[in-house]
Amino acid sequence: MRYSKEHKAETHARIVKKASVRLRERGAHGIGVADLMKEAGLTHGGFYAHFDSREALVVEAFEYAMDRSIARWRQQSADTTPEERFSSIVNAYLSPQHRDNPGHGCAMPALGAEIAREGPKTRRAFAAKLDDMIGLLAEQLPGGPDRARKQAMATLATLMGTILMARIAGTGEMSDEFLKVGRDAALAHAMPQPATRRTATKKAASRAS
Amino acid sequence: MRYSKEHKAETHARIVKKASVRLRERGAHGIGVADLMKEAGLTHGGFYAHFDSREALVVEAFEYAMDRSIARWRQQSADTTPEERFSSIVNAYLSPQHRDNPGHGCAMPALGAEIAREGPKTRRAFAAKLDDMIGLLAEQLPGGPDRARKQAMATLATLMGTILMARIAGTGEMSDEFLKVGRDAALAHAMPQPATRRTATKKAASRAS
DNA sequence: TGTACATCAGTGAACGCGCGTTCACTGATGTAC
DNA sequence: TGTACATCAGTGAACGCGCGTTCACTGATGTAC
Repeated sequence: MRYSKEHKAETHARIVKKASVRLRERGAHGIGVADLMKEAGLTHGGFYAHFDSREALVVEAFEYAMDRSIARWRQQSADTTPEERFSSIVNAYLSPQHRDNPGHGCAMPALGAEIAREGPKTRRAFAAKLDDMIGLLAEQLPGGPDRARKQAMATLATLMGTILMARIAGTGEMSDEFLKVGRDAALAHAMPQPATRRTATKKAASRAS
Repeated sequence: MRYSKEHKAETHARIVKKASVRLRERGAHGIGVADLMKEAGLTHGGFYAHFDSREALVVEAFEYAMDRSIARWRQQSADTTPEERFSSIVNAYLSPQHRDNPGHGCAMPALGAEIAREGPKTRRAFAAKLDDMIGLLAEQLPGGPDRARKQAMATLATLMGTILMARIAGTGEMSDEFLKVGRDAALAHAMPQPATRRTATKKAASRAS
């Protein structure tokens, strides 16, 4: 062999990684085989030594992006005290940095609509990863597992919807406002007692800004 | 002229209408000029008598879809008593019918990510329409205009995020669960008193199902 | 009222570019002897 | 230890299809006289 054993796997991973960034930045139709290989420092002809088709790469890159998002959340949880975990995830998710860097951010708001258009098989694979995210978030929420799961689902929807809206709004005042109200709404989900919700939400919001 | 004065405008409108459905169903890259003209009962060559380019049609169809969504909300408001307006909008938005018919539904969850990738000019046009939606929803919410606006923004993010998640999840149990928790979370935004929020939310949720 | 001409939405063949895919080839390294 | 051969990731030219766009043409109707 021309290259060491790990070489092919490394090249493969490099292509997938680059693709997952471009995918989130430009969508499933925004990446071309030739451009992608060039970015990975290769020529387009070698592509088919790694993937059956362009479509196969897209699916792999989709999955990689999701796995990275989940891994990041886990890491963030491990790096934070239990009390701060939920708010730290929410604040990082609804930060201007995340809004402005879709290429390295969560795959759901960037690619969710395109995933929803895929066939049942692909969609199921993503629903499974979505389920992982729900579980991870539910762990940080008060109440029984059933209530925590429901709150986690509502929070996820709010987080992803907020980032989507904030990106449409751009980077102006309205966009920042979306991030802010999204944070408030999401953090309210973590409050166990409705009676204390109002003040607790305000405290959490001021910590976030 | 071969055709009456209104004829061209009617044809133009028919193409835009068909395109806006296909756009929401398949995304901005999912529609071809030839297919589209065929659906409108024409041949592809005539396309350029109506539009400067494929891109120009896409923008027009985007806008048409947004305008229709807003018009539908207005109509729904007009058809409902003031007390029921908010919940009627939320329940219609987070219904299985809406989830399963993206082609005739809200443009934001279907095309938001693609709009976010457009240039500032296009994005501003959509942000303006988003602002209309916020205003319309805020009218149905309690509290001062500032608080109502913030709640409307949070609600919109939750609605759109929920539909997106529900579509990824497909049509199974998890998808229905998303719609349900999304409704609960959105309806909670309409409750003026935090202290009464819990019971009020439950009442609203049972009304929705 | 009738006739000649102008208009222009729509037709369908053709063009050409981009892009996914194929393929014969390269050349460095691993393996067999 | 050295030599011949096999392997295979990567190269770059070429292919071919789809699709956006162009263009010469049609033919029904409006307008001018």
